Amino acid sequence: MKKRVSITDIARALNVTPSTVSRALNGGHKISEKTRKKIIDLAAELGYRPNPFAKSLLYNKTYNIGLVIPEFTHHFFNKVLNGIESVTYERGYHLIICTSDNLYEKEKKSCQTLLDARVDGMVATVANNSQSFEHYKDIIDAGVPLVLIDRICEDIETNYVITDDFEGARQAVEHLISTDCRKIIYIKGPDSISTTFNRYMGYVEALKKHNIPLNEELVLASDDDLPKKLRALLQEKKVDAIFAFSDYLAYDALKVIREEGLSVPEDISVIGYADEPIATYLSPALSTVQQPAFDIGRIGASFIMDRIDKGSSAEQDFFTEYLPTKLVLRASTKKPV
Amino acid sequence: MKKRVSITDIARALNVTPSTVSRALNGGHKISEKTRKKIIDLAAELGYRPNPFAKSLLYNKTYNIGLVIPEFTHHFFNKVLNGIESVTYERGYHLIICTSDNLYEKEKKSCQTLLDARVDGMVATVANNSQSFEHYKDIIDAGVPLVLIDRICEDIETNYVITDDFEGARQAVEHLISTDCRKIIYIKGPDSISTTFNRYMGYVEALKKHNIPLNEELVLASDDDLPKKLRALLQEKKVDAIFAFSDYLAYDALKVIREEGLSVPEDISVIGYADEPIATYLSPALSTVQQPAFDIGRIGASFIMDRIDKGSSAEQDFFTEYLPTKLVLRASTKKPV
DNA sequence: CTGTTAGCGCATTCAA
DNA sequence: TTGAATGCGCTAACAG
Repeated sequence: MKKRVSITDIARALNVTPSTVSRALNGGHKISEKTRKKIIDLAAELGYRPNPFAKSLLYNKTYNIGLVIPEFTHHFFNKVLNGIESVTYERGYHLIICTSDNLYEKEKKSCQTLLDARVDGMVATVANNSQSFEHYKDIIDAGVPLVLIDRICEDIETNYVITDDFEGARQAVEHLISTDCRKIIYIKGPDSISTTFNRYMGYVEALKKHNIPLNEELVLASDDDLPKKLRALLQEKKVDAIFAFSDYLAYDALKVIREEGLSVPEDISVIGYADEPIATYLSPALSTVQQPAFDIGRIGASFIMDRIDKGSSAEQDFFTEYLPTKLVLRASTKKPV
Repeated sequence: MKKRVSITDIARALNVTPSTVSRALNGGHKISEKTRKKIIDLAAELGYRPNPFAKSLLYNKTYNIGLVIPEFTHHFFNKVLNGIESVTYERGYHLIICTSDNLYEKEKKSCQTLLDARVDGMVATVANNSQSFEHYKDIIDAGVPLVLIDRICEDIETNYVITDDFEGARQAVEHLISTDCRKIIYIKGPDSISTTFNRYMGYVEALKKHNIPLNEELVLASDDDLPKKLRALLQEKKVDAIFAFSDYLAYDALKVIREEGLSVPEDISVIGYADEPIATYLSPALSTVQQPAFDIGRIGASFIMDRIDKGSSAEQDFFTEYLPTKLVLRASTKKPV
């Protein structure tokens, strides 16, 4: 087992002082070529690696970025993570991960943990059912740069990187309309997050634009009653398309449709959301709204590191970056007329 | 923006020395109730949080665990991550993540990064195409506890937590045999990783046990030629079942089978591996070998933390823990006769 | 019971 | 060009 060698070890071995070694290693020019070389060589030979705590202690900087993310069962968040990791890796930052499991208590504790760990910055997605946001305000109060991704939270004034859910939904529904669908169901997501609302607004907007009256009966919650309600609507022939908050909900709808002996897309068109891997593998393959998940992560993390590197520039304008979605058409929707 | 308060700040405010504050805060008993209370109260009021670098510097301990993982596109690794995070969180360790993208260079650099960051321990899965393993040996040499998960690497002597691929494959193939299949294809995974080999051995064993001669023609590599070769075998009626290294490969097979106008499971039975989310969503739903991914992560990380907490106990026996798999039968296989 | 001293590893003064 | 001294925040050993 190799002992870890410090600057002092090198100094002792070479009969110089630690400060000389430090200078040699840090490229300062106030040192003779001869001793510099001696030091560099020995450092390399002994495999010297600076102790990060010592530096952190000195500079109050860790090169750690904290990440609080709800879960990893949705592929979406994996791609976000991927995007984050790709840039933190490049720029020499480390990524410390906490998952909130969409639980308020765990989210709160994760924020505290990351704060205690003195991360230089944080990337987070607020949990589904968090109602209080003091823990995020603590982060901002502590002067730690924070960027929230995917979901907007009105109560937290900071930077956001999100996808344009409104536009994504609007385009999806408009596409359904362009294929002659008029009786379009929207299956909602969890009530507490902004994406649910924004996609709903996109749905409403598309209908409005084409003078289709909004029928609240066609807006379904994604609870246990969903199959029953959906079945009823199908039987009453009140439906010719379904726009779902997620690909998984779209699948649930697909199942009911199949059980009712109806065909997709001939009788009912279906569009999901997120382009999860399952969308490709379903039969029929699911049309869906693709989100730039990787970019969300990449941009969010880059932003944080920029802000860290340049030092939080006094009066900061908080902005929200909207990333465009892309409608991916597969076999669950009809071709436009 | 709140200033971070140190032990010295508290000491000054209360006209005591930093050591007294330290003692009060750390529950030492050599202190009067009165000053203790004074200190604790002020610390709470000011929101004092110990500086972790100072402690790390002192104790050479970070409470950081490093994770090197190939990728997150397979759900398997997400569940592993989930398992790891669930226990590190509980025990107050932080998780620093690096992905190798299955690239040797990136894997190597990630190991170095984690070593430089002075993590207390490491969990890793070796990349697909790493041929040299010095970077892992460096970790062991540095005295950092290391556990490798999912894949065995003969060249690295350390602890392993893996699933019993041999048994998983054997059971799957035996099940196919029990449903009267005899001409069973095995679609291989990447050549360089242990799981590919072990599943192959399980396949071989199952055939042997039932006196079915091994036909090398039925062992296919998962390269670009796969569809073509598979198609040929199907057309020659040389196949009645397929056991695939992954659910994704099983899907590829399913597609070819469908294109050939054959039915699953009537004409051909198919079993995948890993129980990825898509398995449930395919039509027909895919029978597969479920791996205890969450447990792999949980057990691997727990082991590392145990070893850290108790201090690496001198002469360590390196063991390999095999976790059992579970055959999940869905609609892509026939019922046993 | 509390204060003093010292040191973890490093970089940055200020002196020589 | 190099050395000595100092301090980042904390704790442990030793005095008192």
